Amino acid sequence: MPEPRRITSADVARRAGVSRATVSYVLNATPGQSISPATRSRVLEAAAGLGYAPSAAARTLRTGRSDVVLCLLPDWPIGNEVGNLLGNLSTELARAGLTFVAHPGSRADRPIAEIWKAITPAAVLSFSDFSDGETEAMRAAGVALVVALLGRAGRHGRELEVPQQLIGRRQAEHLCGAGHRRLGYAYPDDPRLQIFAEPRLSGVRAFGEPVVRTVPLDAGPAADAVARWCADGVTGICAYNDEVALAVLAGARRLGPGAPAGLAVIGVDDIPAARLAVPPLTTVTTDQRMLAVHLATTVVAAVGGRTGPPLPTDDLIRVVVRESA
Amino acid sequence: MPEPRRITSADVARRAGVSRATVSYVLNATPGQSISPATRSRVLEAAAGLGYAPSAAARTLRTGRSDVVLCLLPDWPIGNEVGNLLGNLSTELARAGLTFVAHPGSRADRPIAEIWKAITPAAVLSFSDFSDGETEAMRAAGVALVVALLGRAGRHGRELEVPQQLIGRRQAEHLCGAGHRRLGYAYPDDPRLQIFAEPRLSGVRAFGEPVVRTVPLDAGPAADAVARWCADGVTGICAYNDEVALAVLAGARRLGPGAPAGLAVIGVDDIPAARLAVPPLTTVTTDQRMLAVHLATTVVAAVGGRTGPPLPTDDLIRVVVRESA
DNA sequence: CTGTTAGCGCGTTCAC
DNA sequence: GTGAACGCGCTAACAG
Repeated sequence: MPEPRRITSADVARRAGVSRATVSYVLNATPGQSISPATRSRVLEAAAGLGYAPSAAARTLRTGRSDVVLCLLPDWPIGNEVGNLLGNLSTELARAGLTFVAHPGSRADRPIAEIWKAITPAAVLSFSDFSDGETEAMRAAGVALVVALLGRAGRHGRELEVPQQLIGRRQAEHLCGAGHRRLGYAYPDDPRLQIFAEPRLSGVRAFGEPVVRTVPLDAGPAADAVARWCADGVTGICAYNDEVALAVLAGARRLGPGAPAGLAVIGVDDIPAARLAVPPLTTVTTDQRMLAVHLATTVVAAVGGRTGPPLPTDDLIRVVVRESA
Repeated sequence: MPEPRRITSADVARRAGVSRATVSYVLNATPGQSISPATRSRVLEAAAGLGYAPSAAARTLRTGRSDVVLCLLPDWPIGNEVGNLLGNLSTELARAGLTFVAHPGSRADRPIAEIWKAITPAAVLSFSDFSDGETEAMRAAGVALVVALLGRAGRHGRELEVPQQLIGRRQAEHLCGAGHRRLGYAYPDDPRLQIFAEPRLSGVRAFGEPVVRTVPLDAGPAADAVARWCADGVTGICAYNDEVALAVLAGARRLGPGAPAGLAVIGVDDIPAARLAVPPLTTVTTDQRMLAVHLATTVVAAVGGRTGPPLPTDDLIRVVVRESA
């Protein structure tokens, strides 16, 4: 088989009877270059005719930056909602000509630098924080945007904080609105989730100090926790997420029909299992689509050297009312 | 700020007092080149001292292939298990010096060619099938391995079929072993899942033709389905996955304590909500770790121009027995 | 053996 | 609108 040579800009130039420089100018619509409409269309035609596609590698080598946006995934289990967010983000970035990819796997496996050096991304997103050294290294390497989706607000002045506090606030607001005075907070068992759990809990605190208890994803231990909450006079539980909420529900059930009659539970995420729970779970959801659009806008702006708009926090988070609260 | 110039192999060469070629030979341990231990260590030292890291872009440009393995995610919602698989895969590939990234988002957003052209991957994995044209284009572009994790077996002779049939088989086996004679199959509502559902269903068929019914993730419609199954004399249900199983359970519950007393239900995936369900859900899980190791081995082999070992199917799929079946 | 020279891969961009 | 150099690593051909 006759090794099917790549089509390069030189081929296009030859076919159009111009120089490679001209091809580049036309195809990139380089500002400050005047190319006659005639030449212009000859080039365009030649490129289309040959099925020319520029080499991403060569372009990256030259410009020092690819059109890939890299997202570093956290090492804790990602669920449906995150998957959803990534999908939307990908779609939005594609609209701007950027290719979105995600890298799963903990930093433990491989130093984070190895990852972005292999990609030469235009921007890097991460769920957890970067160290200052890492941020600096990436910036120096020409990465336009480096943001943590979580982490201390305003750390680098460019955080894209998903307002986790708002989630907790909405939960507590709903429960208090339903007349609950003493709240409990069902904290996740997995320590890796702390980065999400803390801000959510602090949101709940805006409505009074809740009784915090760690609830494993297991009916037995969850029952203990529920029993103690009841003894504390707690009547409403804000759970870290739907799974923890499901555990609380399972725990209450195990206690028998006695105590937990009036126990209200509210989760986060609205996973499919939530509506199928016993009783159907009231929960709080984030509009992943809206969030994705905002993230994409910010990334695109940053890659272009500009600053994005602030996150519109209204309407972003909604309560889905079902029977558990 | 004095633009922090990149460190190149030329810098290393200068510092070590050798040519760039020598640097390359030493750093890549190029076979068939004999470099004296003295020179060798001088180069290594210089490289380390300068913190030299080769430019991935330049290397990709030259060799026509990066060390990135691209995985095209399906457009249907990915859950925890897939996330898990990707994480494990990433870890395993890292061990071989390959960088794993996933691209979410449907092919509708952007032709698949745009994606891999932006990455120049060493290998491409996909959940759904590639068209012959796509496969051919990638091969021609130098992508070493192109596989579909699903799709018609043996299509390109290199499928990495996750044995979905085996999953259905295990489900039916468990139910039949418990004495159930007439089985039902709870088919997912989302048409995008068909690619997974069909092989699973065919696995169930090995134990007799089940009564197939589509079950939406909603208690109401699910109750209808359950009622009709009961009327058919069905006593055991194999569900497409845990979520659908949860819906079946919710449907049965809605029917009241009458009919579904002896209805057995078995899911797939063992999501966290499964053990918290009412009753706790019996389900079938795949050893994602083992699967990841196998996929990684195959990819590494293919990138090296070799062929990987066959998938060990024993022990890969296990039944997690709880109370629902 | 040891190591060097030189040119390629391909798009971008400055100076004429 | 063009020529030429550049970004950076790889490797065939070649000299000591």
